[in-house]
This record gives sequence, C-alpha cells and structure tokens, in this order.
Amino acid sequence: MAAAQEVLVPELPEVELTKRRLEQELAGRRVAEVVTRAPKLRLPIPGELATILPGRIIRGVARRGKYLLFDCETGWLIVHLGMTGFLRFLSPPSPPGKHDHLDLVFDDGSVLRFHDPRKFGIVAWTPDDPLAHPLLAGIGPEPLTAAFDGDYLFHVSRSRRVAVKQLLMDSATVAGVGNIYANEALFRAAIRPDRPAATLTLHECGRLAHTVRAVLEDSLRQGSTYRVAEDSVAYHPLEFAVYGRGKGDCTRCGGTLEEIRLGNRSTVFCPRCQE
DNA sequence: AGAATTACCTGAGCGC
DNA sequence: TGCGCTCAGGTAATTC
Repeated sequence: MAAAQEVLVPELPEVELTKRRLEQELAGRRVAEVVTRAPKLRLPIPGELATILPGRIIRGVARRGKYLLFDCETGWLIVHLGMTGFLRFLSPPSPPGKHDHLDLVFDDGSVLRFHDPRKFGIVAWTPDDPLAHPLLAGIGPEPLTAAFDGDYLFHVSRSRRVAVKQLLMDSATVAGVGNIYANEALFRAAIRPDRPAATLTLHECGRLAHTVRAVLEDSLRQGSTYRVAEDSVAYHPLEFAVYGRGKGDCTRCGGTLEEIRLGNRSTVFCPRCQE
C-alpha cells in the first residue's frame, strides 16, 4: 500500500471538515472584538470588520468550493485557507504567536484564530449573497452534487485543448479540486493527466466524474480527525496512490510512476495504467 | 474566449 | 553555520 503522505494543503475535504467543526464550535456566539495583525494576506483584510462584526452573532457556517462562509447576520465573512491556512477555536485563547493574523474574539472570551504562515489565504466581507461575490460567482458545480457528472464534464471539455488535469483544477470547471485530488482521480479513472480535455470520450468523462467524487469522499471519511500540536496544526495523514510518489511503484501494475509538470504543477501518473 | 504566465509568501531541503 | 537556490501550490490578476 502507498506510504502515508502528510496533507499540507487544505483541499475540499479538509475545508468541509473544518466547516463542520467550526459550525459546532461557533454557532450562536457573539463577536465582541476583531483583532487584525496583518494588513493583508493574498488580498487585503477588510478594515471594516473591526466596526461591522462586534455585536454580531455567528448564525452558521457554509462552504462553497474551498471557501468558508460565516453567516454574521448582517453579512458574510468569507475565508479561504490558501495553502497553509488553519482556523482554530480557542477557549480560553492562548497568547497569539507567529503567523496568527486574525482573531475573532467572542463575548465569552473564546477566540476564532486564523493562522497562515504563507499568507495565501483570503479574508473578505460581503453584506450581500456570498455566492454572488466576485470571488465565488464564477465557481463551477460542487463535485459532491448531482450537477457534476459525466455529461457535464463532457460538455465543458469540448473544444478545450488544455490538459484534462488543468481543466479539472480550474475552479470554473468544478469547485474545490486541487492538485492532490486531480492526480488521484485521474489515476483511478485510468486517464493520462496530459490528455487534451477535448479528446475524452463521454464514457471517460463519466469515469472521471465518478472518481473525483470517490477520492473526495474517501478523504472525508479518512480525514475525520485532526492532529493539533501545541504550536502547529496538521490534517490527518492520508494515503495517496500517486500524489507525492513520483518514480515510486504503481500500486496497480507495479510499474514505475512518472512525474511531469502541467501548468507548473507536479503531476504524477502511471504511463502503463493511464491512457 | 481560451491559454499561458505572473504574483503572492515562507519553511524545508539541498549543495557548497 | 550560513548562504543562496529551488520547491511546494490556490487562484486572482494580467497578458497574449
């Protein structure tokens, strides 16, 4: 079996698990104060949070792709974890450390803390429907819903010359599929990642839509626990068939996995099993 | 419109 | 021990 691989990047399953965890911890809490320790992550942190949020109750947490959406009564706090972002609920809170960029302090003293060494995360605010926000408006169907199927994938891949892996990783095609799960889904579907998208048959699109769903659901099941150390956080280690295993052995045929770059992203596949 | 490229950012790993 | 280099990668923004 494949060696356990540390998941460093929060992909859709990790974001979904974060959503479920935070919903339990935050629902009904009233914000007392907002503490910002960095002016910007990948985009500026809205300064108006400090005046808008105090007094508001977190009514619930939703997810769209890899975006977390916090219902704050008069609007929505939008958070993307980027590559290294992590949200922790602390009660009571510890002193903030390096890379702790944002705290929502609740009226009972507990804190929601955003930690992100790489600052690839995003914090935004909208008083309107968050799904209409520019960051979310163009995102494709959720991969775990019926809207994402072989017919859809076949339809959007016609006349597209890009590699099918890049099409999969385009958030306009489907929400929340990053490098790890694009690699895994293509291996399970036995489709070479560098195939021009338009060359996929309807049958192959059906297989791929199915394996995208399968790898995400597998991770949702396996990643149900978190390791949270004193000063570091990580997601549950998962096992991958190809991701991070370039030049390793194919778990299916025993051949040697090949590593290439597509769109400047590490891409691993089995040249014998995937065509 | 689609495709390709750049930018953002820090920690880890490497060769010297 | 330290320096400089490369790599990791989501996605918005930019360019062709």
